[in-house]
Amino acid sequence: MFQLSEKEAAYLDKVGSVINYPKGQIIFSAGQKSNEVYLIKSGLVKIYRTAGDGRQVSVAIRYPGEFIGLAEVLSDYSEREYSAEAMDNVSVLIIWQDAFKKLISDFPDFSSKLLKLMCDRLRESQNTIYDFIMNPTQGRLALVLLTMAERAGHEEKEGMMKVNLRVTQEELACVIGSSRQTVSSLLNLFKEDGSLVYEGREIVGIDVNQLRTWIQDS
Amino acid sequence: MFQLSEKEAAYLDKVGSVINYPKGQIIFSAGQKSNEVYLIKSGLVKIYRTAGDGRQVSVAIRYPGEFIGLAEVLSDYSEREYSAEAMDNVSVLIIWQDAFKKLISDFPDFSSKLLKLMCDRLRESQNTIYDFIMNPTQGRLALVLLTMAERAGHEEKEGMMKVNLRVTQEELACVIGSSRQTVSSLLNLFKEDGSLVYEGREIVGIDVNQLRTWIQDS
DNA sequence: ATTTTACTGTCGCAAAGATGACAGTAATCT
DNA sequence: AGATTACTGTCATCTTTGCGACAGTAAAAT
Repeated sequence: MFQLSEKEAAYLDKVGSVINYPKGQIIFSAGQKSNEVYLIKSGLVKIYRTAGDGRQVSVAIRYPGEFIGLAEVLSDYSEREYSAEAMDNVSVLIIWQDAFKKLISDFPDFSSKLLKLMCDRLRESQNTIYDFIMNPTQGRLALVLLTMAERAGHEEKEGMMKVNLRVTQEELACVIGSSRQTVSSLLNLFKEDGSLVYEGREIVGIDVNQLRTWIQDS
Repeated sequence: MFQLSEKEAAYLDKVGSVINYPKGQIIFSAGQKSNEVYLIKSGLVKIYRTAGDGRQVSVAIRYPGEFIGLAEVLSDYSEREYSAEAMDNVSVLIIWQDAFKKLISDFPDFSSKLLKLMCDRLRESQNTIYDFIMNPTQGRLALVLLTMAERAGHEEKEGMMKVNLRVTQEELACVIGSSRQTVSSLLNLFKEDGSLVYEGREIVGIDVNQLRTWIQDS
């Protein structure tokens, strides 16, 4: 996927500043002016919007190494469309618009890499739509957990991912468009059949193959 | 939204060739090599994938003036991820990869316009996810019809869009992830309350404000 | 260490919507 | 025009899942 070159990374480190957000802190809110982008150093970030009835709806989760707040800056859209919140203790590099645009113009490759990145995200997003239509709740939940395993974990042995996920059932429900209670039962099913390994309230292990059996088709 | 400059349009007309697809014809299929992009001159194009169980799932509908097959070419993804089918009699301009890439390198503005386009599409796609989570079936159906009114119709009087949509209930069901029967009842509700005006099996009028009352929140 | 808070488990009811069946109707074909 | 095909309307039934309620438990705060 997206990979910064050494020079690009060095430039970003130079012009950006590190900020830490504790779990639950809001990084930016929908409606705010968009003058900066962020590069996630560590932690998970939820991209969401709060509906009129107060319900939160997540449209994506971003992982270490990924940019957030990019779309608005690239398309000169002055206001944030979605909010971003730290799901963990999160460390980001904040880069102001001007510095970021300078990066685009100074590093010719970077711009085309960004274009590819947006294509990838579009594809990813379309796949999410596809999954929403094709999979009932358990499939969607399994898919989200699989993505978390892939992007925030590391393989321990064949098919067994070691992760450290303290994510509430409520949060998962917002991502898959379901209810807290349903997520609760499903997670227990997954736990019973060995797809998930818990330690207290933290998911520490994910058996990729086992979990995949809950997904329809594809 | 996306607007070609006169020079760009002229270039595309020169290097591209017009092809007509009758209703129902497949323009490209998932899994095929992706060596070309298309610019829709007229008609609606469904972007979809056929699931293992034979069910079709649409992730987007593209309208006149929009490109299709773009993401794969821009990100050098060699295979089509989704299929494209003419929902109407469709006329497209086909542009081969090389000519398209030449356009990108020869017209400096074009590339940044494409980047913005992909950002817009990402946003649109994320909004679709949001709508899926927030709205029950009737809301999703209303949203799709509204988009069709906006992009494929023209305003007749205040809030009343004149359209010519011959789209089957089955097709709508694939777009909103519902069943043919449910769409049938909903369309009748919409018709009864004046949101839609039919002529035979063709939707010819859409009352935007009335239809919007079916949508949750936002 | 105790209290408080936040999160989880589970149950029962209600609502939404999927599915199968079949009749009815518009559109198309010959 | 008549026949065929493709699409639509509607109903009865069955699943899924949402929601309220409340008890239980882990984690955090004091």
